[in-house]
Amino acid sequence: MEIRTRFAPSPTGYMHIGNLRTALYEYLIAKSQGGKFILRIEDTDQGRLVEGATEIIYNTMKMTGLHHDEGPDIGGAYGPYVQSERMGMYMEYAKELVEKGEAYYCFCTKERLESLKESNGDGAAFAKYDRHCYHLSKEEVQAKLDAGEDFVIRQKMPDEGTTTFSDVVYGDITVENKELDDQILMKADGFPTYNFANVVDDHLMEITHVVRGSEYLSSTPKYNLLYQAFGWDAPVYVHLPAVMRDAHNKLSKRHGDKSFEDLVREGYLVEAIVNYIALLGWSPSDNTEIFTLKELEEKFDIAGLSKSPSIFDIKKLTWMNGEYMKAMEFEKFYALAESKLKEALAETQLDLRKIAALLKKRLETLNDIPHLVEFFKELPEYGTKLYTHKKMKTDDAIALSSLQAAIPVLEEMTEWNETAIHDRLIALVGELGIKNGQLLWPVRTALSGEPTSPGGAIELADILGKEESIRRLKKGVELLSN
RNA sequence: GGUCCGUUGGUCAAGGGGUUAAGACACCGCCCUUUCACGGCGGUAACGCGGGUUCGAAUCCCGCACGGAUCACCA
Repeated sequence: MEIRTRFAPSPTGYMHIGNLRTALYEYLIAKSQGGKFILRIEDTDQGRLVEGATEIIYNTMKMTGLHHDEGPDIGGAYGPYVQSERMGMYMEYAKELVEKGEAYYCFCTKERLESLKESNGDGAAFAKYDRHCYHLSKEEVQAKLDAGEDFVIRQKMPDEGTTTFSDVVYGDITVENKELDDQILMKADGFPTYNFANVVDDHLMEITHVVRGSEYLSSTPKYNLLYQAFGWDAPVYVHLPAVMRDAHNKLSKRHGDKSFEDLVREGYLVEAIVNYIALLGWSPSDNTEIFTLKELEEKFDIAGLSKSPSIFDIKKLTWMNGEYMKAMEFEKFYALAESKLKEALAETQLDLRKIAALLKKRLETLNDIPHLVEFFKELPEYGTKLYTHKKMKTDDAIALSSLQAAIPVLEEMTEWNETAIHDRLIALVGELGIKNGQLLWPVRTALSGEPTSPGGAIELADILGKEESIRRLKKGVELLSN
């Protein structure tokens, strides 16, 4: 049997990291076994409708490479794939259940339901419906229907016994049927409840593996009973532990946690994000950590899914992002970095490719670029204490003499490139009888004005050019002479 | 409160009766070095608690504790 999984997001206007991970696993479960991955948009929550939100979903699927085989934008044999366009079809399924005696009409008012909860006592929010309307005769029901009374349709749960379902990650779970409430299938407005629509849609779309967050674990017995009531085969359930912000809270956009778009905007690579979240709740049988989507499709095994929640650790994502940039082809990296470099170094004639090459193996995120290259454009104000470096065995006096010796030597140079600068400066070290660091640290410091820089004295001098380098060295002498 | 689920270093995690309890991130140290990095080497650091079963338990069983989820005419 062909595996079919679906990703069923609500168009909220952004892609939640937890949802993206669910989509990834759904995609991988299908693709690792040659199955189909379906996109279904659940847009029935009119109150939360956001302009352009479905575009964000399509766009995310494209960017991440989680290509769906069927969906609203590309069609398929099981449409429509937008839930709001399916609204007409649920009532007949609900009525079918009423016919079978698996569901019943309920005319209870909200007030009555409220008072039921109060009288239920125990101080808890829990109140099982008392089946008041279940006992109505056919005639009574028909009379109320004819009179145009508002109604809902409720599922009739078994009175006794237990329901057991098997979850791929959590194993067999059994609950007492008497714990189950007669849940509403069709609301008074004629629309289905989420749970009901889900079961019907998943069945009609022939979804074989229902993959979703573990918060659905407790409602799964009801789902299972619904499938049974219809006489349909229940899908394989794969419940996923939550992705947390800390030990107590799930990741949440409302609490300031970053969405997928936020991370991209902050300079994280799409591939790194996908790679990282694959590892939040899943691990491969070998020890590898870095893999492409294609490799994941091959490696992915449902058995590697874990039961306990995992905390999203941006530090590890950041590390992984750096790994991706180091491993990337230079031209691809340059294409990503170019606009930020141009913006940061506008009005300079600097060789951006040389700077990019230095940056490539030192960057953590693309957004670090402007800050790291600022000094190329303009030498920052700095204090002479930068010249004192214990490990380099330098202090103000050594720095001053080193810079004073370096300036005339560099001024004489006719050829200006890394090799030439390197050879000349190293020769100068020999002439002065000092250590490499005693010359190169002061030069590097004078060129950058920063305690750290993406490259050493020679690389910086080469990039800045002869004239500007000498100007900066003189500036250093001036500072040190005061 | 009822029900369900979970619990290995700070974080992600492997391990499912016998292990010096992997590996990665982070942190610290050393080496390399022309800065910062990269790279190399090393270090600190974990089986929630209590019972049982067993020659032997992180692993199996039972309690407990703690954490989470759920209990809508929301999705």
